[in-house]
Amino acid sequence: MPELPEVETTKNGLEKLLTKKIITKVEICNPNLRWKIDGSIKYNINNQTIRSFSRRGKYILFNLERGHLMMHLGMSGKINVVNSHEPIKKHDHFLLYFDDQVMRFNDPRRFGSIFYLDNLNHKLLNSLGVEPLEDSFHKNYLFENSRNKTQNVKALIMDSKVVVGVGNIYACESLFKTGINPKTKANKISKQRYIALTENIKKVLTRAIKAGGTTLQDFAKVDGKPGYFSQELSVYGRENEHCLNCNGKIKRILQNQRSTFYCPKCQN
DNA sequence: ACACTAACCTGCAAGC
DNA sequence: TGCTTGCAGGTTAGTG
Repeated sequence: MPELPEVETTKNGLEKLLTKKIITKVEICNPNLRWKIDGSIKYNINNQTIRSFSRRGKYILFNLERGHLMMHLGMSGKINVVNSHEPIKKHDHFLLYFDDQVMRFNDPRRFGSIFYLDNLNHKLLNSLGVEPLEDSFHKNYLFENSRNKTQNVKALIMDSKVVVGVGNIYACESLFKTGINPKTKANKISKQRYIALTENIKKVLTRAIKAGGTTLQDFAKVDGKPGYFSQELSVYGRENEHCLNCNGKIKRILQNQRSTFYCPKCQN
């Protein structure tokens, strides 16, 4: 479900509601996520104040007085903050209690993950590439990092070791905006086109964050309301519909076991 | 070092 | 009304 804009939206919501709050109780309903939640997490975070929130790639970081709580939403994860008396829902796996509120981590497919970290030197974080909205994702970055790559360009921009946060939706959308065919080999694309692609990735992600993310089936912000970027999608999920640019047919193909949506006429 | 696959899960919609 | 199939926002470990 969540790509960078959805994670950013979630993080911003948590920031508003839970900064400076004290964790008074931790409840693990089902520890079996992508990786099993370590039971010692309770001991490590209970009674701690949340100093701040941050994001690295698609990981949300709860920065505590001592250490960090790190969460990934996987494909279907979402976080809700509600009053303590609200009944628990199906797939609520991890609950953090505060004064009068509860934060609930809900994830039907359980591809998400939750860790406690003493410090940020963790292999899952260390292997991440640059942040797409920071200056480190500069105009020549993709060109420089693609010269020896024979994989397709879509796989390149979705590779979190290269650049984080670009998932299936926004990869399709940025390639459409740039007029690049997703099947093109990464090392066959010119510097100029990569400069344009980089700009479009930044633009698409920024727009999506402003819209509160993309709600397809079940993404919701911390307050339970949907994001509105789905109204702005040009190709994703629009197989056989008309291209907004040339009126041709949008095609769906499979690349690396993921659906790719593109316009064969506009993207060459 | 790189490229590609399988695997981890549940839920939903479409087709028969 | 089922049953089966395919697909869904991610990412790692393993293989060649």
